[in-house]
Amino acid sequence: MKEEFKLDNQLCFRLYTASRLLTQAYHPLLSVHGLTYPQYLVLMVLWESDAQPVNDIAHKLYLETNTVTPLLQRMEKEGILTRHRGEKDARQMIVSLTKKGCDLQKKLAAVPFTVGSAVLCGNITLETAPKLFQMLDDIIGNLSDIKRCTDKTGQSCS
Amino acid sequence: MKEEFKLDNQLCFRLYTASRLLTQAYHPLLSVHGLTYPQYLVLMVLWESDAQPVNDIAHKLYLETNTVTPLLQRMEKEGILTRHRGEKDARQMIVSLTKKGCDLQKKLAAVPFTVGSAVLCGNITLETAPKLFQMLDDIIGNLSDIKRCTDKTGQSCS
DNA sequence: TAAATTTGCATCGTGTACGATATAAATAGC
DNA sequence: GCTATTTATATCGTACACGATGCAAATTTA
Repeated sequence: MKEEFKLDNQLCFRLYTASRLLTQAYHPLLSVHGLTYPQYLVLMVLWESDAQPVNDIAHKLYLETNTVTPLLQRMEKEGILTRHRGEKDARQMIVSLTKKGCDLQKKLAAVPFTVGSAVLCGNITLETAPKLFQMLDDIIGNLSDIKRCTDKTGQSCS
Repeated sequence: MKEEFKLDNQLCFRLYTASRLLTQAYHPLLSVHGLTYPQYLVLMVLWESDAQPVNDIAHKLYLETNTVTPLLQRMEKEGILTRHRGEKDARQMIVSLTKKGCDLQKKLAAVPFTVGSAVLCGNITLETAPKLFQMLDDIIGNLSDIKRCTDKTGQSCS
């Protein structure tokens, strides 16, 4: 098998594994507060800007609404956020943080530090990390472009 | 928030997103053969070396057996592989490819090429990709070390 | 403005992931 | 040789992911 044909194994499996292991590293830090990693992502989106429709949250996380909706419903049941119909557009469901959801920001302040220090190693340093981020951003940008394109037409757009 | 504290957002969310989007890129190529991406990973392990116990497959994929077992059961039901008790060790479940499982290797020969060419873009080239692989390997190695350590003791080992 | 289309969200079904737990076979210690 | 522990796998419960589909509100179009 030619080298370039192994690119997918080289890349996709590594991304898949690294993602799972890093999410597992978050688990003990988040579960004590009754949170999962995707729920933590939702909180970061809402801490950045409260009271957003489901669609905006989903887009920022590159997720579909059929993934985000049940996730938000669970968080609503936990009293972390509320969901109300939009006033301008009755189709929209506006998601807002409760006091409990806001307070979690302080309680989770140590999480990024803890996980960050666990990641730093070997070739991953504060100096080299930006290069890694840029390459991952390229992959994400490229694949989300391809996806958006095929979603519309059902065909390739190249 | 200090820069290094944002390392987790910078990294984990990117890995999570890139992994999901790349897996989605495999979907149309695999689903026509009734496969999922994790099932494709199992096939690659068995194509490399047939007739392995569940544990070996799980270790090579950095997965737990409680994830791999149902996955293998579904693949057995599809006639892709068989599962038999080990002769030396009756606890082991030896997983072997059927003819259908072997034949899939040829049918899926174009998959790595197709996905690989979809990934190549911007900063991701045949030249820069090895650097990315090395950084991901560092992350995986580091996190799996941490995990193995905490699994044993229930405490940090640093 | 009435009909057709689009948009925002939700429900459903299937397949992972994974922590917790169960069970039987193998091994260790005495 | 017999109990205690470890090991290999499996089961269970919960929470994503996501394709497929449904539905009502908004928008476009005729």
